[in-house]
Amino acid sequence: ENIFDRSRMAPKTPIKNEPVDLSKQKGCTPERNPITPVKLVDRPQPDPWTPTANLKMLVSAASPDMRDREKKKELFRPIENSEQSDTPDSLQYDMVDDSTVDEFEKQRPSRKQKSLGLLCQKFLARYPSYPLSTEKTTISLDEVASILGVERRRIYDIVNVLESLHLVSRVAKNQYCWHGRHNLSQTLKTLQEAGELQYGELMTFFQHKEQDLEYKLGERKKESIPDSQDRPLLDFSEPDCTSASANSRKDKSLRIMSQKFVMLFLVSKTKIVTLDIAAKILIEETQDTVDHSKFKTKVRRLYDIANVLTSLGLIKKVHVTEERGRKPAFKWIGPVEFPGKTDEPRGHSPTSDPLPGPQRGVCAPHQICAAGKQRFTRHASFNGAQPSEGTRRKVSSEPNSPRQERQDEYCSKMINLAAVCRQKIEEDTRWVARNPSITSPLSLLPVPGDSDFCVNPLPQAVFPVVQADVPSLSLPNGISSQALHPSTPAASKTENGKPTLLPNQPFLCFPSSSLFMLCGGLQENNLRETLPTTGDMGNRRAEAQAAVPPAACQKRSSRKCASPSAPVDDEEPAAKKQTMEQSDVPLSLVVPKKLFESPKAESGPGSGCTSAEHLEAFHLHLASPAAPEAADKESTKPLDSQEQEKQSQNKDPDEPSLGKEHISKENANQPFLPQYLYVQPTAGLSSFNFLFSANQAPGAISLAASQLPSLSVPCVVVPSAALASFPLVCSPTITSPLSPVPDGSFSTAASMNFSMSGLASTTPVFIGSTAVVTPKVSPVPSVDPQQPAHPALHLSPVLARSCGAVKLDSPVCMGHPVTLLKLQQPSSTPLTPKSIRPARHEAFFKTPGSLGDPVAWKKNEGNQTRNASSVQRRLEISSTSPD
DNA sequence: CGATCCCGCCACATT
DNA sequence: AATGTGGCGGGATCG
Repeated sequence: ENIFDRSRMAPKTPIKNEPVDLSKQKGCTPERNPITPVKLVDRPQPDPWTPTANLKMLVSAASPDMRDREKKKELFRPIENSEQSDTPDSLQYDMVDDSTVDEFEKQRPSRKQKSLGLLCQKFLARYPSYPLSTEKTTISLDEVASILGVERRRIYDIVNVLESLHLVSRVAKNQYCWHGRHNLSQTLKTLQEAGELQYGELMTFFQHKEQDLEYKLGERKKESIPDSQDRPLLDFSEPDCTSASANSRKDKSLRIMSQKFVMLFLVSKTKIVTLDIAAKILIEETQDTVDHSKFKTKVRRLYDIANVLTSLGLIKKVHVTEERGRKPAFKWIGPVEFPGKTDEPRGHSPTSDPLPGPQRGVCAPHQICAAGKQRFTRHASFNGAQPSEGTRRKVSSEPNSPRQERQDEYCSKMINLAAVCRQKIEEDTRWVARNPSITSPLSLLPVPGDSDFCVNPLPQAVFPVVQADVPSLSLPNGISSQALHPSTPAASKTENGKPTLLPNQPFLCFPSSSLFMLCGGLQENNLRETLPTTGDMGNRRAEAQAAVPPAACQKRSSRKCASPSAPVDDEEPAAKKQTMEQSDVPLSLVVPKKLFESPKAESGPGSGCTSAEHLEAFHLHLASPAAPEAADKESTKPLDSQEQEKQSQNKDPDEPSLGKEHISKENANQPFLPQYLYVQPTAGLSSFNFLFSANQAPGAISLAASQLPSLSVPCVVVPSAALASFPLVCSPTITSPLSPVPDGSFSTAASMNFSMSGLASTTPVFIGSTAVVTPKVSPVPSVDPQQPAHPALHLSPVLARSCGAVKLDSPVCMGHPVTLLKLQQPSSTPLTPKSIRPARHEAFFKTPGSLGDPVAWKKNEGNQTRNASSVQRRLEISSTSPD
């Protein structure tokens, strides 16, 4: 037998493949020669020489029988040709059998033969699916690697995925313990539960989106959410525990990605997950920016994971045909129902707990727990890399970070979803755009990162014009430019309905408006802060959030509350119209009406601004981890009329536990609009332009919003989604500052979401504090036409009023230099320079004259006292710490 | 030409 | 410092 292998192998790939075969050979060679005849017989059976035969060979090799032999022989390893005698023989055989031609084939190992999937099969073949409990099988990476004839690196790829499903666990350096599939169902169940919490809404959203969209979404969310809320929380909490340990560091991707990937399947109704969607959803970080590369990398990893999962028989490759064509996807073919209880079993079963309770000492040693000291992180992160955040509700340990993380994750997810939605929209738009007559919706454009592929084409055409105008925008990187361009064109178009309107700027510009308020769904943010008190709440929140705006998309109705100069007005209408029109479709799909409505009702006061369309907008959960809390709070306030009073006045932070719950619910129902504040230099702030993403500093934002009105500064409210979509945000002002920023998010300008999220997740990004300010454009700051600013429900009525006058459809503010401030996350707070903040805040807030804001202010203060972090965040908003 | 994904450099972690 | 891990993405191969 060995000989066969050898012969095949040798010829094929002298390179590396041999090792395995060779190893056998070595040991056997001498012996084998005699045996040869026998082997000959065998050979024929396997289909000896054809290329496929090779594969078969490999597989067979992997088979149990082979394993044994191999095990014995393993030591030999792959020394090729070690014995010439053998080689010659083998060669001879080969020659004889196949003739030289065959040799070639054989030689060329063909990539498939080396595929990870095949390797994984071989790997799995070595171990029983359901090993006796008594026997513990330990796996030596080195040994396996040599046996299988691959570098260790590859084994890691396999083991990491297997570990994510608890089929194996790491025991020690270079040592893994084989658990088999005994606990697989439990693990899957756990993942499913966790997945519903994390992705349920999203998936639902997606699926529906494509189909029914709105309607279903609404229902779905409702249904799923409620259920999930209670339990999931628990699950999450568990993860947290793990996470805590996991936090340690890198546990990164593969393991987590694998789990998340599986979760997507388990949560998906269709059990089919598209590669690109999975990649987007899994890009936790949000980045966007140029993410094209990031996306590609993510996809590569998914292939790695998919190969292993395929080998496990859990998924299979399929193709999904969509409008644009066929997309690679995978279908879950594993178990769907998990009768067993995760909870109970977990304790016993070592492997079972994907989300091992923090303390489950119970876990079998070999399992995660066993790993214990070694690598908690890995195990811990059942949920995800960041699971830590979730640290159980009750577990206070590291409350902040964990929460944040969670939120971040959540946010990122949302963002991703939003991005995905946008892409679709973009796609739709694109073709529309193709027709010159038709203007593409601004929102769509950008997402360079997301769309990767699609977007590019359009932008160029448009760009030329825009760019010239935009000139100043130096988006940090090509990214910005790219992203912007596409968007800009669209924006310009949208605004005017015709590009011409804003020849210079792609985006709507507000003439001299000093401030723009962009409101997006901030929900998540708020939650977080409050969360600290209750982990549960956090979970719920997360759920709620997730449910809410799976994909934040653009919000059409952007409200401008600004004093925007006349130009604005002109533009606005057109922009609005277009945006509305264009955006509408996509938006409508995504957004559940409920969300919007409720907020409105509450916000009702917000007069014009609030009134309209904001509803439609998706709520991006961009909020950075820190932000989320704040946002939530804010959102809640606006959202819940009931609690609003308390919250609004007191601010959520103060009442985390209770408020949180409410909030979470509220949020779920009411998407927060990410809010962005854009302050023009004129505003009196010394040439500062601020763009605040709601996500980032929800609290701050909220405040700002409320305050703004008081300020009487013209504000533009842009739906978060819109913003996200717009590269504009990065607008010139931003760009400069951004450029420095490492975060890809910015670069991603194309997809605002990402950028936003990225910012949020990371430390607050401060984009050109002073921002360009002098924007030539200043006269006409552009705003994305499309997005209608969400009426910021949050905004005080006054604001609304003030703003009401101005609606910015376009979220993007190209013209002005704007500084973006990223709200730091609570944890991240350190980043922001506090010193600065105060002043700025004061400026912002002070200016305003008034309004009920005072309450908010107070709240803020209170928050500050409570949580420095929260406070900071808020402060940050105003001042943000530059990074 | 896009979809896959092997391969192995290299950074970071652990010993 | 050596060795273990594993992120990452260039670029080759497949379809």
